Formats: sequence, structure tokens, C-alpha cells
Amino acid sequence: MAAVTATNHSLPRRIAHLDMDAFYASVELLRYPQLQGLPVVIGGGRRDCDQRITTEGSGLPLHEIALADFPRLQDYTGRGVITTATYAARAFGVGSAMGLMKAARLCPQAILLPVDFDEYRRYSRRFKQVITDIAPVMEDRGVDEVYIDFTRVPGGQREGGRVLARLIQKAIFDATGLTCSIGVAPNKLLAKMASEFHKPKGISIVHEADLQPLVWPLACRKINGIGPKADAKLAAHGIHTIGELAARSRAWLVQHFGKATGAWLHDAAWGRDERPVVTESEPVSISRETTFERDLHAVHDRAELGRIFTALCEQVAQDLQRKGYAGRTIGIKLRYADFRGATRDQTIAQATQDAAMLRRVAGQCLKRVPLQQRLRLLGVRVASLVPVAEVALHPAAAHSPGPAQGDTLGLF
DNA sequence: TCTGGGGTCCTTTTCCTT
DNA sequence: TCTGAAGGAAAAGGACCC
Repeated sequence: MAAVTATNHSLPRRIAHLDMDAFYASVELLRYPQLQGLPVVIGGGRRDCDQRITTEGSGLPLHEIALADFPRLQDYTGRGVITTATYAARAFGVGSAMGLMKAARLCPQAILLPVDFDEYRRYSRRFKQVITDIAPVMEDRGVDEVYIDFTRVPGGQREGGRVLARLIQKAIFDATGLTCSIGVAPNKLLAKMASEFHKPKGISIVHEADLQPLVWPLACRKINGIGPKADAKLAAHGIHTIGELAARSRAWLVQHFGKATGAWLHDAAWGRDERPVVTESEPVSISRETTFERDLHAVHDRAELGRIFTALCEQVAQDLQRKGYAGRTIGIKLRYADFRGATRDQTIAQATQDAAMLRRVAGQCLKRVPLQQRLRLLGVRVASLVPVAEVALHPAAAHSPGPAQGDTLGLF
């Protein structure tokens, strides 16, 4: 036993990043196999408020719905963006985050499906269950992504992790019909990059010695955490690849990017990352926001804004109650017609999950923000969360006048 | 004709206290 | 009493991610 323990302690870290291949589109194609190979975009609205497929609910099996009954991009009017597009649609230049109106000009015949998060979450739970049955140390990184600590899992060290990765891929496919890509490396940073090397259905094994030949030629943008802004700033200094980033001294990076970011950039370029795989975490904030059908004015559309505002507070309160949290920091977010944004928040003495209280405090926040310009989005957020069992809740309706429509709303 | 929604984390600013 | 330093908490904004 002692020998086994000693061996276990010296095992090299093997961390996997698993990424489902074209997750939303793949789930939709399981439901509507007749759309295979066609240009399909997903986005534009939620299924629960928007039944676009004309024969759905008619009793016809989903896979028998005729192609003619699917809505086309050219028939859609309204706001919204593409969440994801199939490869056939991407061939037309259509892609994620593109406005639907623009996409409709590029590929009017594309089929438009509404986003169905509930369905994606069901598949998400299924594939994660498959993973934890095999490898219990799993970190949730969203609906279609996880990190897994292979280090002490049987097979996790064989062929650098390839044996276990193959097993997980097969188990997920057998259980869901979906494929995924997996990268295995000494840490999360490299595993995340590796999972993209051979998409779809890929397995990539990365060791420390692979840093220079495999990672350094890549664009800085491939580092998880370097977005468009940081990339542009790096480019302005003539740094385009991870290798070029690694060539800069830590001191130089700290000088130009600040203490924390500079040090992090240096570590990342050298493939260093000690972050553990975190299996459980508490939420930091819970929020709801909505973009209006048309831009609304605080005075002219006061009644409508008031209704939306109340609904948002009620939704957040329901989310808090369902998830078992209460919060002390209550805030609003808004976006003006010109797309500039503003946030305000206020921290109260006692945590609450009560809609009327949220509305009252959020209403105070709203009074602190300029409301001359039209608005396109309004959101309500609660932070400084505490699990509800641990707090004395703010007395809900005890001495509150209910979801007030009047004085607490400023201009509304 | 632009540009969703739900998050996390970090930095900077501001305010308050010592 | 005034001024400034230092530090913490809250607030605001922004970058980034899925």
C-alpha cells in the first residue's frame, strides 16, 4: 500500500478539456435529421415565446416535418443575432453573433431554428453524468464544456491520457449520439488549447516538451483569456504569436500590461498554469436582462418600461428562490439606443430574495442614471449572494407595499 | 440593417475611516 | 484643525467567456 501511495503522489498531472462539437446544432440535428447538410442557423428568440415551426404540436413526428414547413431566414423580421450556424450555412459567410437581418441577405434560404436552451441543458446534464461516472473530478464550464482531472483515474495516465479520452468519447456518443473533442495536457491552459487541435471528434495529447513546436506558433488569441482588446494591444507591440509573447521578459510585460495581467501573460506563454480543477462553486450573481423589440423612452414608454422592469425583478426573485440564494447587492444595467451602457448598484443591510424589495432598490438605482436617451436593453442583477438557509431573510411582504408601480420607480 | 443573454473576474475610481 | 497616507469596501466599467 505504501508503494501505491508514493506512486500516486508523484503522478504527473493530466488535465483534460472536453468540448462538445457544434453542440446546439448537433442537438437540433438529432431532433430534425432531415436538416442534415442544409444551411441552418439557430438564434433570434426563445422557443417558449416563439413557435416558428408551423407544424410543431400537430402530432407529426419531428423527423417527418417537411422541409417546406421550416421557417426561412428571409421571413424573419425583428432583432436578434445568430447563436450558431451549421457548416453549410457558414459557407455563405454567415456566422455566430451576426445580426439576423444581415445573415438573411447573405443566405435568405437558410432555415432558422429558435434557441432551445432547455433541450441543450438536458443533453448537457446527460453527457456530464456520463463523464462523472467515469472520472468524478469534473469542472463545469458551461453547457458544452468541462475540465476533467485525469491524474488519478484508471487509464488517465496511459498514452498520456489518450486511452481514457477515447473511453469518454465513446461513452458520450453511446449515451447521447453526440461527438466531442478532448485535449489532455499538464494543465487547464494547455488542455483548452489542445482540445481545439483536431476538431471535430479529435483527441490531442500535449506534453511539456510540445510547448515550443505546437503552442508557440499559435496566435496569442488562442490563449483562453486573450480577447480582441488584449490581442490588439499585443499586436501594436509587434506580438502576434505565443512564441513572440514568450520572448518578452516578465518585467516588460508587467510594465506594459500591469502587475497581474503582465505576470499572467508571461506564465501563459510559457505554458504555466497551476489552477486546480474545481468541482463545486457558488454563484456570484444572478441576473435577468432583455433587449426590447424597439428602443423605448423613459417618459414616452413609461408604462411599458415599468411592466418590463417589474417582470425582470420578479424573474430574478424566482431564480433566487428556486436556486436557494438571497443577495445584498442589487443593481440595474441598461443599454442606450447608441449601444453605450451604464450600470448602477446598491448594497442593502440584509440579503433579500423578495421581488418587491428588488424592485424598490433597483428603482433607486434607476434614478441615478441619465434617462434622456432611448433605451434598447434593461437588466436587473443581484450579487453578494448567500445560500438562503444561512441567512435571516429580509422580511418579504411584511412591511412592503408590494410591487409598487409608483414612487419608487423614478421616471417610470 | 448592426450588435442576445447569462455569467466571472479584474481594474479603476470614489468614498469613508483611521 | 488641517493635510496626507494608507487601506478597505462599494461602485462603475470593461474584458472576456460560453
